[in-house]
Amino acid sequence: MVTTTTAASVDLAAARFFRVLGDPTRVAILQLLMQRPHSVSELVEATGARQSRVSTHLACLRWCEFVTTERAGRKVIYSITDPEVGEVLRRGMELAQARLDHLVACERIGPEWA
Amino acid sequence: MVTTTTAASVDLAAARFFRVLGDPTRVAILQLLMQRPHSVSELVEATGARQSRVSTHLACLRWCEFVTTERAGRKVIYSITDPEVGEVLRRGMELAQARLDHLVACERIGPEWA
DNA sequence: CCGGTGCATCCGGACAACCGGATGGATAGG
DNA sequence: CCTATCCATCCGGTTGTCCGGATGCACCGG
Repeated sequence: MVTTTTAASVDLAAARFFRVLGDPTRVAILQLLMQRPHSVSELVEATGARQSRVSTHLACLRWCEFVTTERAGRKVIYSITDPEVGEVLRRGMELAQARLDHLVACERIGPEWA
Repeated sequence: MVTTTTAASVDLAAARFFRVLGDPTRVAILQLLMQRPHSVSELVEATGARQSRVSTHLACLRWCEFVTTERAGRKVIYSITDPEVGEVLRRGMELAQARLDHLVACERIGPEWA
């Protein structure tokens, strides 16, 4: 069957999908955008991250089409593209909160867990 | 408010949560376990990954309590701990599939996108 | 008791992702 | 125009994560 190649591709795509959500700064950004559209400077202000960092993360989210942009004068306004993605994020955050202690304690994904 | 500290922690926990899901091998493993419990050797067989790799990934999933183990003779049987996690995985895979081309093309999360 | 199977962990080594700081382009205001 | 603001991207360096191969322990069958 033709789906043989696809099976691995789907795993790969899924992994990339979740990896995009696997950064605290991007989580914070997406959370803010779920409330309402924000300009870059607002996101910098709200997250406390450097401007270059925020822009890079936004480029990542833009590329993956998690967010869309719109120019407004000197500012660029970012919005969530698909509410579905936000929904998965929300569900994940709930589950993460339940396991908060474990996950935060899990410093590394490689060796060196207790 | 007291939630100030927590806000960042939640982002961190969520990021770790999703990062665990952000590896193709772990996605494949979890998918198999969502169907039914598997022994390590079965997972090695099914995924095509090396045994040491599979065991390491399982250690990660075990630590984060995504899976639980049960000894059966010389074998160790792994099962999904919480169906909720599997549900998030499933939803994510659907969304990833829709964006498959984009996500697979996105070789890197850092710079160097087209 | 001994050999064999099944699994977990250790050991470098390689690369991807993250970061801060600096540079450069676009836009509006004086 | 000229300047200041806002944003995107580049650069060098650091760390985290993944990997294959090898070692060691637990358990079962003979």
